[in-house]
Amino acid sequence: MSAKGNYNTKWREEIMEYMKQNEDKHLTASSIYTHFKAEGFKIGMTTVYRQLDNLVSEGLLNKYDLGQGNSACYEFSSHSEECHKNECFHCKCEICGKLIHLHCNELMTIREHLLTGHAFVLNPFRTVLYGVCSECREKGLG
Amino acid sequence: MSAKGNYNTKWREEIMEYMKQNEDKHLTASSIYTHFKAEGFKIGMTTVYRQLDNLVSEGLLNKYDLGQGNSACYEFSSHSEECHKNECFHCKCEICGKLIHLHCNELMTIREHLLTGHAFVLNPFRTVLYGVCSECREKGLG
DNA sequence: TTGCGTGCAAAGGTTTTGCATGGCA
DNA sequence: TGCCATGCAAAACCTTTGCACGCAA
Repeated sequence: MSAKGNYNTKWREEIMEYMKQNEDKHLTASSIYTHFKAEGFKIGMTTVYRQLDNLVSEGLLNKYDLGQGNSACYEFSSHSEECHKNECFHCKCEICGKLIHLHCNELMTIREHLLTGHAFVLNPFRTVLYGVCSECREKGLG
Repeated sequence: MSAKGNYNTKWREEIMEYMKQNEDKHLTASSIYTHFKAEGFKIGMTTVYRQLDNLVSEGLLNKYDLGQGNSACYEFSSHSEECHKNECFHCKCEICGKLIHLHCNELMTIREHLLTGHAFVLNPFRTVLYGVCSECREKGLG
């Protein structure tokens, strides 16, 4: 039993529910907070961050760090749990924000190479490959 | 002629010189600021940020955004041309925060594979491979 | 002279922490 | 009951902005 996030509290449920309703969408802590406030709920920003962190730790949500000046994004994906176990990779399009889940053996060799060649244990759950997807490139946006 | 960064001012020269002395190293604005202060120079944080931004805009430095909680890193590289051709990767240790700069052919095949196999144009400036470095792993921290 | 460069202070935005209270098990 | 969860306020952190003065061209 881990010491955190094991209580089935109201906010754990509410936030998870809201994330599921927004499957595959990327929501910021702030937007989640605003949503509940707009619904008339009494919730603190702190709680949003702490619950999101818990859920990310448990592999129920994915977190994407978008760099300074931008809020981090959180996402529920039906792939989330799967990804947590299967060690898949994620590509995120910098233009349209689309998240691409890759279950590709060829990419899995990256992990092995980083380990054997560079003694680096990759964390595929946190690592996001940023770039431009084919659709945006065809539109000339990339 | 661009309107910014075209004056050959003291700090433009000093900062560029310092970056060249630290070729291929990843320095934060804060560490650069601290360096000059330690040398007894009178410089403002603002100036560091503004000059770094200028130099990045001109392509003389590379900037790496490592996400919230981490300062952005700036780097001078004589093979910045190489980097601009997307031929380098960055690994960041989640434990000690160390940034590792990789120029490894085997990793370059990832880029190729993402492009040909997934029609995804990787942006290595933004992409950071997270994990645990060998030193932290040996310490049992990972 | 013109207008960017500089430094200080203050603001901006995101995320974390301290602390007392509330709630789950 | 024991311990985590919550909410508020405040802090921490990185970065940007406003403003007056300084300096390059």
